[in-house]
Amino acid sequence: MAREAREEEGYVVQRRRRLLDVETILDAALACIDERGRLTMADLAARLGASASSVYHHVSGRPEIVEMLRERLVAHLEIPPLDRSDWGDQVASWMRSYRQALAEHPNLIPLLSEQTMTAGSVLLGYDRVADLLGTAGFPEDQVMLWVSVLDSYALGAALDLAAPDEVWGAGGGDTPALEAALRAAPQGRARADAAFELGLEALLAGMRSRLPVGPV
Amino acid sequence: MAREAREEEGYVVQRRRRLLDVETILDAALACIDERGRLTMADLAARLGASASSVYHHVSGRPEIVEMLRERLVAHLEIPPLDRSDWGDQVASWMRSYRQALAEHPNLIPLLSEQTMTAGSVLLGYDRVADLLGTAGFPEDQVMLWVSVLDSYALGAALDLAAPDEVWGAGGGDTPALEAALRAAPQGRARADAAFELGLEALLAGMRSRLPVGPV
DNA sequence: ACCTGAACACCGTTCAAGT
DNA sequence: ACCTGAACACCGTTCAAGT
Repeated sequence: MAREAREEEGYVVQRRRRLLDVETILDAALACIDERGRLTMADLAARLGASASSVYHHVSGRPEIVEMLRERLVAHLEIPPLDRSDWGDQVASWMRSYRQALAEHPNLIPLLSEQTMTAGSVLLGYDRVADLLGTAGFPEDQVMLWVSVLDSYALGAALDLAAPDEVWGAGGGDTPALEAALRAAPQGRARADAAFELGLEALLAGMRSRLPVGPV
Repeated sequence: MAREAREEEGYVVQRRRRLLDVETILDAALACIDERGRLTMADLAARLGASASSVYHHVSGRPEIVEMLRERLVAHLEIPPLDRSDWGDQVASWMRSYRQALAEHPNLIPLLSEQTMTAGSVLLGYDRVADLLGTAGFPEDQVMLWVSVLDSYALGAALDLAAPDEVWGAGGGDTPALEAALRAAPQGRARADAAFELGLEALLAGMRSRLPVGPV
């Protein structure tokens, strides 16, 4: 295997198939991150069955791999459809898909937030959001502020996803109200999901109440 | 200098003053981070005028230094005073002081978010917030969710502070609404500050509107 | 064109040896 | 008790040499 026969000028040429390409490198890199929570070139090369130096014939280095993972992650986001439905619903579904994409690879989040998270298709999405907010009636000089607010909330919620479960319980007895609240709430991922939805609704409700004119 | 005279049993003993201690190590580490945006043991040792290995007689290693910087940062936070003023005002001022503390060392934020950010005095603050929210009338099983929401927003806003200015302008012509919004808004740090306040108000307004009974 | 091993500079950390 | 230089294991990256 790992060979292909190619007919050329009447000769049958046995040629070694390329061992590596960018897509398989990215797949293996994501596997490293998902399974071990970090990305080293040695681990990556081992998974690929190649040497670490081989990788450099296809990508410029580790930073570019992380960048490409960001692009790939973010390329699958559904851009808000810009239809005639409620602007808040459209913003909410965009926020959900953004967070959902991050949620599928929580170990990737710390690597992505080494650089800025806001690039590529995320920018396209926020362009639509800016459009929606302007059309909805927000003052021109406020639109960018609301976009920043939504971005902050989405990133913070993503970090919340990547954080371990027990962080809130570390008070050791001197945080009684927090511990009681913790016991009464859903646990782990279910809490992160419920909190995200609750906060998103509150944020959009607060935005709506600040609209100069009422919604159509 | 760097010497002290100590009288002991009638003899005057010239003794070298301890070259290093935890506080000076933390000061130098913060200087590394503020000035270069990263923390290496070599850079740290150079600033201290000592060898890298000396540092290990006072701290267990680099991770503990970062942990101690987190504790020091967060130790200066004003815990909400639990007075009879409006719960929203108290939560808002706590959120502001949290973000303000992070804003003073933006380069520290990525290092802190390698681990979870929520520990120490931050937990104490959220214990007060949980108390406030319960007293304000939020259902017991929602209190922890709102705490998570506030935490997400504070962390996201902190990441927004650490991010460079030009991220939103990278659309290159195919994000016209975003670019128009960007031009109409305040720039840089002023935008981050205005966005944080606007979003915080909206979030608290949305929370208020979800209170089962009206505020006292 | 693609892959490799060896080498390099740079990390954090350890430790035997000094005072 | 505190500090040091040398050494170590482990990073990402480069490059001359192979096919």
